[in-house]
Amino acid sequence: MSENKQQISKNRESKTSETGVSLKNLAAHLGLSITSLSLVLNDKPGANSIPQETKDRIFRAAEEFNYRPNYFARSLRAQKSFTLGVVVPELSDGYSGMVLNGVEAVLAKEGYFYLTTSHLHRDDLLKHNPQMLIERQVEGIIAVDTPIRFPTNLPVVTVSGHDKINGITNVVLNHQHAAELGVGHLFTLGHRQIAFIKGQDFSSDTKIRWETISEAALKRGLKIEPKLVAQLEGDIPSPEVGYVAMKKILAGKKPFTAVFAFNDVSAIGSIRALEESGLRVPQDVSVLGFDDIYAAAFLNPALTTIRQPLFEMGKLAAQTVLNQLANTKIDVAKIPQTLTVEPELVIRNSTAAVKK
Amino acid sequence: MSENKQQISKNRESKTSETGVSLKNLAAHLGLSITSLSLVLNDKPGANSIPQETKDRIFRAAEEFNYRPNYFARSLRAQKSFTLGVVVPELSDGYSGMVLNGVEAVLAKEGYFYLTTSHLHRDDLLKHNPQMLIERQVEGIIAVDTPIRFPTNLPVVTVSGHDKINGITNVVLNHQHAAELGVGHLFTLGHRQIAFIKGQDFSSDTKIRWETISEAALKRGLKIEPKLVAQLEGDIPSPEVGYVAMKKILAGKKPFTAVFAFNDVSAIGSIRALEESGLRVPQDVSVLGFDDIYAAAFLNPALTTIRQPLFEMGKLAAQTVLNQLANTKIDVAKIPQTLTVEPELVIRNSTAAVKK
DNA sequence: TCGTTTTAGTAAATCGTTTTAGTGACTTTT
DNA sequence: AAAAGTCACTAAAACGATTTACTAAAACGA
Repeated sequence: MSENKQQISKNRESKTSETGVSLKNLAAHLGLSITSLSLVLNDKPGANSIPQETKDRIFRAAEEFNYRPNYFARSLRAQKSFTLGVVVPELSDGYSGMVLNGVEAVLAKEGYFYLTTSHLHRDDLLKHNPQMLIERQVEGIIAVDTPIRFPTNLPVVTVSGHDKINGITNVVLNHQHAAELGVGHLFTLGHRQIAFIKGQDFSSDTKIRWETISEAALKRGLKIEPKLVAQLEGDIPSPEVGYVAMKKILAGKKPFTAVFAFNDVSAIGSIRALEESGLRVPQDVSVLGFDDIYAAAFLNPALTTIRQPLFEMGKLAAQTVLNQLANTKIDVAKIPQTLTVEPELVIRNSTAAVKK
Repeated sequence: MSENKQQISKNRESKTSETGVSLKNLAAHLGLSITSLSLVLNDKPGANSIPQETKDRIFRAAEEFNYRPNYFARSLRAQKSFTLGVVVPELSDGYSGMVLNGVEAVLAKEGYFYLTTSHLHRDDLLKHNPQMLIERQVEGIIAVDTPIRFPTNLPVVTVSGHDKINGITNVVLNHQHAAELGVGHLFTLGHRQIAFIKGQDFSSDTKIRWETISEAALKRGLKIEPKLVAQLEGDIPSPEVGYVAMKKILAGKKPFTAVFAFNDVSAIGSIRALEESGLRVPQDVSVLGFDDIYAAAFLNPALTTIRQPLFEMGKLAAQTVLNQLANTKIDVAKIPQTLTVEPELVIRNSTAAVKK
């Protein structure tokens, strides 16, 4: 057991111990005015006439007393919070987490932080949460897999959002390409009876994913059998929803040799349902996922999937918001509506050539 | 393609459009003083003498102009940020996400938000990130699976932290119980040669988990074979690290019939390594995980595991911080050092009775 | 030597609240 | 009729920075 005992002060009454020294204190100590300190510490033009010696005194004192400008005072004055808001469905499924990693990587460099809220697909929170963020004076909003249900003039960038709204940039996957990769892969392996699992209606990629897949199938002369299509239902981020969907398809008794799932999580559930009914993956049925979550490579069988570069998408979203903040007076008409990133087909062991 | 077009204002120069109306504006409009409005809107004792009629006028105007107190001004005055800081290793593995869901559930009710930072197990960020949070005036800190490397007088609560520091509360699993459940389960199934995968050194549960498991094994007369123990290495939250560890154990050529993995993610990697060398799970080797992540139920085979109530742990951590904030002048000596939550054994298909 | 420029600063306003300490005008008590 | 309340409010300080508009002295140029 670690006996890493550290001592901190006996009680917590002393608020000031945390807030530290103010510019006023420091100025009094140096016998200078607050103004001079501010000018020097922020390296403003007004400090030009102040001799280096005095500047050094100021810097030394700031260092010695570990002066940090008060965040609220500074933000109040500057009307700037150095904070973005991020709206996500919820955090535990790994999808949003990957995007947030990218967001944070970019923001940290610029001294920005972010507040997160989860809407859990609830209509009230979808409106309320962003409003709370705006009251908190966030300078911009990143919405991950989340529809925009709130008005604002702040910069807004979505990740996997598909609402066409003036002034809002959507960072999206090249879905045409993704569908081509996925359907093409299965087609090349000889599959002609393919089952599809559609996403939940609330998921912002559901529609476009389905449209592009339909097109890619049509192009190859595949027709989509309604009995081989099921939709995910329920908002828990668990493979269970995929399991239920696959059970439904199996109940249709229509033969098929491959499944293109909405995402990896539902692919995992599908595999379970298939194996329960005696079908082996990939010998009897090939399964293709989407996203490439960490576990995908280590499932049994390892999952073939379409990778979305979620980390990059998070970075791109954050960069886009920061760019807009840096440019004063942006013409909304010139904000790009869409930024596209490319998917990648990752072939593993859950797909195989169709049996003769 | 959704044609959900909405119109927002043509350009973004108008800062005020977002910040809204101030108390000053409102007071001028009503012909009253700022003081009166503040008193009435905050329902302070000073408003007792103000007639209901005037109060109603104020409320109506506030409603009409959608008045919201400026967050910075209020916080500057009150020296209160209504914000906590949360420090995590990183966000994409689902573990921290689950905890954050719990944290948010509690904070949202109280009008609190939280800022997140990831330290990526880097020593510099382990110090720097919490300091940044403190400069941002967070009122308390929740550290998830993260060692405390910074001094502060703020309330600090860890989730799965084991440093014994005065004034810091650790929300932890009952590890004795967890070890008993895990080792007991394998023992009951007849396993006597058990392999173990230890966590990475940076993971705060590694030590205690190992100690309690060793005890539980000893208690049953099992001796732990060094060749059957491997430690996770590398800080990516991927099953790959478990795969590598299991390869190492297999290379030792020492026979065993069960594996107790550090967590579900490494259990997944282990299963892959076992099956690659021709061992079937659970017929030849039983595999026991830890955490019960979402995917655990849907692996093939479905993973037997020890569930940690991460969502509850997040809630408990947040509640504990808020409690400390509500009580002024807390005696540090009276802050509980540990809050314990109970694990649960979830039996699925990756464990089975040992072959005769 | 007078006028201008440079040097070395500072006072005060401002951001938008909250809070303390009042101020007059009425009303009630004795 | 004077003293003591109550009623309906308000002025001003404070939180801690930034920024604009100054001042007073020294140095410089003609």
